[in-house]
Amino acid sequence: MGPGAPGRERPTLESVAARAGVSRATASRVVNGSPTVAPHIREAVLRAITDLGYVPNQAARSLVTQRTDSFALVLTESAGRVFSDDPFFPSIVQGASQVLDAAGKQLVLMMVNSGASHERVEQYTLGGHVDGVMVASLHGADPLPGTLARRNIPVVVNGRPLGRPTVPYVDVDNEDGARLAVRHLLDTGRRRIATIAGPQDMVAGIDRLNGYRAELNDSDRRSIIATGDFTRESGIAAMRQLLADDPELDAVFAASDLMAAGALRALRQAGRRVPDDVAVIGFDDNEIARYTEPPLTTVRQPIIDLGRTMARLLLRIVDGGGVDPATVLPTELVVRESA
Amino acid sequence: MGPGAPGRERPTLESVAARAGVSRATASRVVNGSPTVAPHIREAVLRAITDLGYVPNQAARSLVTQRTDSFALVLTESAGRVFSDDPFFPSIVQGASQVLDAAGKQLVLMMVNSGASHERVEQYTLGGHVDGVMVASLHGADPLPGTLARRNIPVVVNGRPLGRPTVPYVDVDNEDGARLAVRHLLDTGRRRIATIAGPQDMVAGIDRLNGYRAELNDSDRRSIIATGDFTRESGIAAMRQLLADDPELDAVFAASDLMAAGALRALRQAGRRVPDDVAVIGFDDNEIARYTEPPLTTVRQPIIDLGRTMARLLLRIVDGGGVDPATVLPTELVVRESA
DNA sequence: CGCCCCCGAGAGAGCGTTCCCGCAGGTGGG
DNA sequence: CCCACCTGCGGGAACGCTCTCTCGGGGGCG
Repeated sequence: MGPGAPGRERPTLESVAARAGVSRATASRVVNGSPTVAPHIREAVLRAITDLGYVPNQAARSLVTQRTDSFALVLTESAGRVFSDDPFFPSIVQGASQVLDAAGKQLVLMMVNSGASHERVEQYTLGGHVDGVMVASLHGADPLPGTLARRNIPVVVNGRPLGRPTVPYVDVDNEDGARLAVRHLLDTGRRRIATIAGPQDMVAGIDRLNGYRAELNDSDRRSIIATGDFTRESGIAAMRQLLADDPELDAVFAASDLMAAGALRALRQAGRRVPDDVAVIGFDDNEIARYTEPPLTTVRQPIIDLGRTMARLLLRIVDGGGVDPATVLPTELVVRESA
Repeated sequence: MGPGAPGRERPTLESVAARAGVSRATASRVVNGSPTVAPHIREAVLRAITDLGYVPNQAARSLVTQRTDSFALVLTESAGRVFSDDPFFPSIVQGASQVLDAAGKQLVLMMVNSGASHERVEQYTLGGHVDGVMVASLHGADPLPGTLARRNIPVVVNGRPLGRPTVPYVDVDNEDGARLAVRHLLDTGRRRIATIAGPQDMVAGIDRLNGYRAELNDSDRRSIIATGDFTRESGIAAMRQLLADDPELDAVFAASDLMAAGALRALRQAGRRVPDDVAVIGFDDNEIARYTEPPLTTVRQPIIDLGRTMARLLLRIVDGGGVDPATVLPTELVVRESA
């Protein structure tokens, strides 16, 4: 759209004012709903606006107001993974979108893939494109939140950071979720309960393993641990290893539904029946949990709610309100057929 | 961030220029990489920039340049559905993101849920927030593309519109995909081939049914049709009806993987073995197609590529280049175990 | 040795909006 | 009946940047 672009010029507030026979200031008042405008003048301006098809220039507006009424949701994971099997990011998007929509704000979704895009996201968010930023990261070591906070840009992150928290965060109660799962297994008479843990450089992986350990400790049972990376394939491998380590195990708690699905497959291949021989519990309550054979008992984390909460916090910060440095949302056991 | 916000002021180009001992114009030249700046001056300015932590104010910049270097991807579907079982939207996002990333442009994702948000999207895109818009819609009757085109805002849509196309569109070859599926069934000796069609108010639904009919016609076979709405549940219902209509059928082509998954379930409940008694082919090549029992033979549509293509077209339009009014991407049969 | 050209840098005019003032006219109270 | 106050509108500056125009100076060529 260079200067030589075809078609008529975009109408400006000036032209609206001229057509309505008022000053630019008054036209602006009408656009922004100021009450101190006489009804007949308001009418005239509104008519001029529809006649010309006027739409305010956001750049000019935010140049002076210092606001954009839009908020970024930064997803720090390659786009490929962001929207793959795992509905984690999509659900956060959905939740944040709901809240911002209701508040008349715009959600701007950004993905960080490469190093280059990392820099561009920084430029974008620091460049005044948005009034605040939500950072949804799977790994805790992202420098972005700190950078933004240092520039006084409102920031909220998901997941307890690995180090000392520098910005408000929202997380689900991973540890309690794991405890719920293990307790259910114990309550239903399981004796040798193994776990397929998540990556131990991610808080979610760490906390879920801690919950598993804690609950087993409370009932004096031994832990049997293999580690995966949250994917289905890693679940298959981990399950095989667990079976090799302890052929007598009668239950397994996987730190993700995908790994649980992998475990189901490995168990079937090994000739074990689920839940008769081995009970399986997953974590996440993915879509996939309902379609496995048998359907997965799993720990549901309220991810949509997590997105909603992040957005709400952000709005409150922007409004100058104080917010808790940490918000933890409860998890819940969904009992299906696998345990 | 009102005027009373805490923390230091944002550095401006003016302050950078002052610190480097040059004029604002020269500082601007350095920021924008103009070649006509003496090396030692460039050095001084760059040093001032890092010292002050200067980041250009995008609003001010785009106010004068009339560009924002960002592009909107509008998803016209409720956020709930946008990121549900179906990876359609996620894949488009992924593809578009790749291309725009590479071009140094920013992707702005917007979702249209309610009528109110529809209006906000219009305001946003017309308000000069973006240089161009991709509209990804499942239904053909969206007024947004037309509105944008009328305002000379570059637009690309996905899917052939139901009416007369007014803006360039990108689609996958739904009809040919359906033909591929039916041909495969014929080639493997199936005689009575039914279909679970998609909604007939969506182009994808229409085209896939057309392909099915055309291919059957070519070999003088009768068509057996039930209709669903692309969901799993509707697939179950449609399959039951098909079995009632023609108990002798030996194959079914479903216009979506989810409906095919539903068909699998209905067939199992009816005591038919897949693929021994009845062959099943889906459409989409969803994630889910690999996890069904048995894994689905299906028609893969290159959705990521579709997203890429939309973005590429948009960039070309913005650059003033001409583009084809229609681009159709090929589909491909993925043979697994269900047929 | 002189002229012209070109390269590098500065001055200044906008871009479209908001918002602070200032002013006019009308209203109520003293 | 006059003055103070309030309500409603207009003028103008400012937001931070880009870009054109202009100008000065140095080097090359005649």
